[in-house]
Amino acid sequence: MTMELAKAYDPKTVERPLYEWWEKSGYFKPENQIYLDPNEPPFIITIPPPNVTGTLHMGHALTSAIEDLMTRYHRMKGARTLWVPGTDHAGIATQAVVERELAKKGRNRREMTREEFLQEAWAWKEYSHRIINTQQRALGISVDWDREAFTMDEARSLAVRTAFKRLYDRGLIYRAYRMINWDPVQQTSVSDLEVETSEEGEPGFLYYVRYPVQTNRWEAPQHPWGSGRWAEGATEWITVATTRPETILGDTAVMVNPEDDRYTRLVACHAVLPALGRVIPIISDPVVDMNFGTGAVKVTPAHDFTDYEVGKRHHLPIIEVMDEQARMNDNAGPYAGLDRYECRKQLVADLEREGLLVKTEPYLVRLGRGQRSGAVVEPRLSLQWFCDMKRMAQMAADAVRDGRIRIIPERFEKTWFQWLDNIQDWCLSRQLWWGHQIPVWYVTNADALRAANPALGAADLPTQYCELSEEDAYRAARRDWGEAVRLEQDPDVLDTWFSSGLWPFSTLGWPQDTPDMRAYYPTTMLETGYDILFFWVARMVMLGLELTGEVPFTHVYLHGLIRTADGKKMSKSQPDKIIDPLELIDTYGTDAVRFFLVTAGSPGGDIKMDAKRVDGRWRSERIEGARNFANKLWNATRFVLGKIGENGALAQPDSLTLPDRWILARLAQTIQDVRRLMDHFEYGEAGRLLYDFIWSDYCDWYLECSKVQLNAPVLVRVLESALRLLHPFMPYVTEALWQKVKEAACKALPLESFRYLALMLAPYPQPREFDQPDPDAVRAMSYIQEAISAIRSTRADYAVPPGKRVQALFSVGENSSLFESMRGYLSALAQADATIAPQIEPPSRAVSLVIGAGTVFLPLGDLVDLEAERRRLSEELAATEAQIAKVEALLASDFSSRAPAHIVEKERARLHDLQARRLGLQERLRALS
RNA sequence: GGGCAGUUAGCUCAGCUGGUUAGAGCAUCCGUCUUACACACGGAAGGUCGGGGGUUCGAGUCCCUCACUGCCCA
Repeated sequence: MTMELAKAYDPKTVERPLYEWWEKSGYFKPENQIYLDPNEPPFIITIPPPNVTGTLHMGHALTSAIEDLMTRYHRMKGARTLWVPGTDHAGIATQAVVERELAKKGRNRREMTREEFLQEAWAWKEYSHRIINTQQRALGISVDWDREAFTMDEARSLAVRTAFKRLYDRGLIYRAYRMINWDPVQQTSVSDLEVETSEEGEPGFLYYVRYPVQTNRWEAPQHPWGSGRWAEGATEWITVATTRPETILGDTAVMVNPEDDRYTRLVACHAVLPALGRVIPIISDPVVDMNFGTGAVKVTPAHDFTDYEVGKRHHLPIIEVMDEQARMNDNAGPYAGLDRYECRKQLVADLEREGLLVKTEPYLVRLGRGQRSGAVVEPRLSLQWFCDMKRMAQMAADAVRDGRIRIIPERFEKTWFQWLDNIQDWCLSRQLWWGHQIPVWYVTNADALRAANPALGAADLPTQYCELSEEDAYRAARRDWGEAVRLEQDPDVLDTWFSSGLWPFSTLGWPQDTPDMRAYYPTTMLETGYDILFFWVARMVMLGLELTGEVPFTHVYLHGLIRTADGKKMSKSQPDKIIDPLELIDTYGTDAVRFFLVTAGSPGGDIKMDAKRVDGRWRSERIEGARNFANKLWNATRFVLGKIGENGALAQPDSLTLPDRWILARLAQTIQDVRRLMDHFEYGEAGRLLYDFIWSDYCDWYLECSKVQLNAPVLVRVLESALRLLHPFMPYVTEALWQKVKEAACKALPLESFRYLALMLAPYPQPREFDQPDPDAVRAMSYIQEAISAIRSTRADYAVPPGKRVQALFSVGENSSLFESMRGYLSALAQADATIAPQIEPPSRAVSLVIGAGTVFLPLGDLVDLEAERRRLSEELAATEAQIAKVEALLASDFSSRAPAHIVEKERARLHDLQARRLGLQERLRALS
């Protein structure tokens, strides 16, 4: 006898032991799959490695739910299936977290050595990694843990150095002095993608400042800055508008549009820069927007991207006025040493005193902020490593264009091309400590060596070596420079996305020629949020094509973002609005959370969490619904188990009953639909379909029918199939229940799938496991359902007490035998004692239910208000006649000739039904009047 | 400025290649502890699918346009 199941499903007692069993048994490993279908191509997927910055959030839970769904589905379909897990060192983000942790203890990275800091960072990594692993296991992901990777472990480090070197040797990586985005808080370069500009701008001011123009009468200030008389005597002025007055100190020109008549006479004159007295030219260039401000703008080549380009075009001097912390440097004259905003304040005050501030007006300033630090980013000139992306971008675009990579949903292709077609070189170097140190070594004693050896001096020897290791670098350098050469490695690290860009192949062992690389590359699926399409997906494709010569994966599935109840992006939201998936799992169970996440929306669509805090806990009505579904399944199984006899005996009638045939047909249809939807990546739709099948068809109807006439083999088979169908969506509860069902029923019912030790290894249901679609059964059953529903509805309308039986006279013509065979069901499900005949003379006081071509009379005696009954029937008749008129008009129109035959046929049949219905209603009304 | 989504019942969202009777969950209302489930059961009410125009025998579904919301890129 099977063990008793608890009255309600309690995920806590089920989940952890199951996961441990799966994992310990090696069921997540591709090598251990038993059921394999030679026609199924392998399914390989690498996890988007979570950052070791802390813990997982709802976005990760969504990722896990979808990827595990895909993985389990393909595994059950018999595809060789590998899902590789891992984590990402997340350079800048993790370093920021570690620095924040240090600050709590009153420590600062700058007082530590690099080694000491790295030790702290590794400790943090271990801590975070452990939490993440626990969370992932709780989520139930079926990854092969033996293949777990970390972007900074040894194998991945080798991959990074190798990739860098190959690109370097191909001339795609170079070092240059360029204007880049600089985060003055983290004091590192950041890439374009890591700068976020607020759409509407941030409140600030537009400052109108006038610069005196040199004339014959006034050439230079006669009084010191700050005296209030600095510009005394000047007669000509040019007024510029700026949101960043502190950069005035770095101006090397004033610029107007050549078409601008207001300034024509001033072009080629010189202005005198406030505060510093520097004489700067007034130039003209068509880039100037005549409608902005005064039409005259200042040019600061050292601190602005467009001004830098202007400066190059016009050969202007480049004067930096800020240091790496965005403090004013010595070039800022009297303002040297001030923070940029402090400088702004003082300079504006001084401009005002000197009468140079024309006006200030409120202005929304579009500021770029560092994604991680939130600091206002400064355009800054510095020496950085760059990667030339042109060719790779072209290859990546082509791969999607010619279908080697498919992006789902398709609409993201447009974004893909748009970005790749406008690709900029990628700034690879970061002034951080946590990350992959750039594998380039510089010769530090070149001058001394040249001095000591004139032969060396004459030769044009390299002073930098890109190699896989320091030994290699020394070996190469010594060949050129001799034994005395001294090398120093570039202190910078690589952008973290450089290592994640290698992920699909570095995890399989690249650059080594490993068995995994041979067996599993290219991978099948890359599943992630659409917000990192450029950051990550595009870079993997580019680097994959460049380094391995193949696309790294053939499919990209992009899911939406998790949003808070007010529609904000959860990852960017207030900490108190961020939901810990483990807390929800604790409340509702993993299956519920996962089912919710997968069925909540449509592919690529965002998911708004309906979660509210109640008594300090997150509550979600929608997850509650999914939890209820798991419980429904649990209890349905309890019912089924109760119908299995002591020795696994399965009671059954001599032949299939109508409900049996119906549920088998519905199951076959559901299997077909679910598989089709899953194969088209419509996971939400597939999940909802299963929900309806299990809850409505199986539980509400078939189980109830089983109480009338039991067919235990069918009851068990349909449940067993439903569990297999649902397993990728709700792995825990389905596995737990399947084990019970198998244990109880396997002796009497030797199902093929029962040969497998675990549900997760069993074959996904095939339509051919069941009889062909049985349209007659479906039609007959829905007729019966309609009759039962109509009777129930009438009972409720007339407030017949639920326990009280009613008489029901079925005047159903040729369907008499059908109803006769269903007498028992009518009795149980409608609480009705049926009298069935082809033609029945209705009693005087009865409610008439016209169903299809038949009529059901409920002689409710005094309960029946004949007047109301007449009214109801008249209304129904009117509605029916209106529909008939519509269909008749339709059939009389071009529709008949132009619409496909089967559609026309459908309408004809419908008209036929409506006419029968009209006849029934008319007869009843006549009888009543 | 360019691009992409969204606008469907009170709320949250489905609705695949156009087929005429638009679905679900929650909430609401009525009734039930019916021997698997009150995390439940039975029943009811509720929308003409943002506005306008067009294509079509037929449009929530395709096209154009407008409005609003959100996102991405510059």
